[in-house]
Amino acid sequence: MPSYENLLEKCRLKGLRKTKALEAVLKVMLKQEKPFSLVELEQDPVIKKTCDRTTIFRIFQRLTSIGLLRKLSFSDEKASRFSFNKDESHKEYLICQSCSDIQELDIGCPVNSIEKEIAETSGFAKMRHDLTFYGICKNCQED
Amino acid sequence: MPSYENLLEKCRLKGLRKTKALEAVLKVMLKQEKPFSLVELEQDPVIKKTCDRTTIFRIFQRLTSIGLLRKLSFSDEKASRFSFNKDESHKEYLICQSCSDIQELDIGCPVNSIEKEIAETSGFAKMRHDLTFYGICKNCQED
DNA sequence: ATACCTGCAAAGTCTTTGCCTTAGG
DNA sequence: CCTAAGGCAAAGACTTTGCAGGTAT
Repeated sequence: MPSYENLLEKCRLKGLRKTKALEAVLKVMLKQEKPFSLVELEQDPVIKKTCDRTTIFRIFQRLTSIGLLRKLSFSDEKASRFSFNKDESHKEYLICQSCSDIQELDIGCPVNSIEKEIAETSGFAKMRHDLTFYGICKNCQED
Repeated sequence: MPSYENLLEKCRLKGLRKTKALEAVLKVMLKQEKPFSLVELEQDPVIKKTCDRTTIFRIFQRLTSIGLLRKLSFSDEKASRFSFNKDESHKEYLICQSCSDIQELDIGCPVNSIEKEIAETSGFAKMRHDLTFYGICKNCQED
């Protein structure tokens, strides 16, 4: 996990100004254990009194465009989620379709070699992929 | 690709009534080469004069709940797409991020064995997964 | 006849923009 | 000072629901 100072430094290098809102958003993002939605951040008390929804939205835009965040969308969730773009490689997630809990998987991505093949066959460039697993977690199976 | 009669028969077996709207939606869905959105179907002239958006929406709901359609969501597209749920296994897609063209991939899914491992490790049941590839297609690379 | 289906209108959710004000460098 | 950033209000896109009237079985 990156440090607050590290994140702020990266923002500064990309020309972002150091504002109350940016500081608050960075701090609260760091507390999140899972990919977070705009509304989730907005509900945090620190954010609540520091900035409004539009500001968070635009900070997400900026952080995504400078490569600090990655935008994610999961099946059957309307709202987008964001997560830190720690290394350039993508992440896999495992989601419970009953309680909506999300965990990041720590598997070496098994799809990279297939991706290379598809790129060659199709002529596509700048390939990337999303791989997400869904199921019912242990807790929810008991109900 | 299923036949119109076959689809209609499946609907009847599940208790759906044979209505003008259902017939039109089935026919127009069969013409689609890619996963389709509600708005795409709505724009088809046959649909346009037969039923309105709400009706299409509810037919999609019914067809999805009886397992005839599958709901898909792709990163950076707001609207959901649907495709025929031909066999029970999922499909992989390759999407151009420039022109938004979608093609279905005909690869044996490479993730099934990993899925089994994840199920065992996590205790998750009813596992499934989505795998989608993104890139820039040949045509769009020339621009 | 009765349950299902349709159409219209309207509300809900999430996202995005315009515009004026504020404040960072 | 100059320009990026913030706040508020409102619009946009997509989805979803309520209800009254129509239709398949």
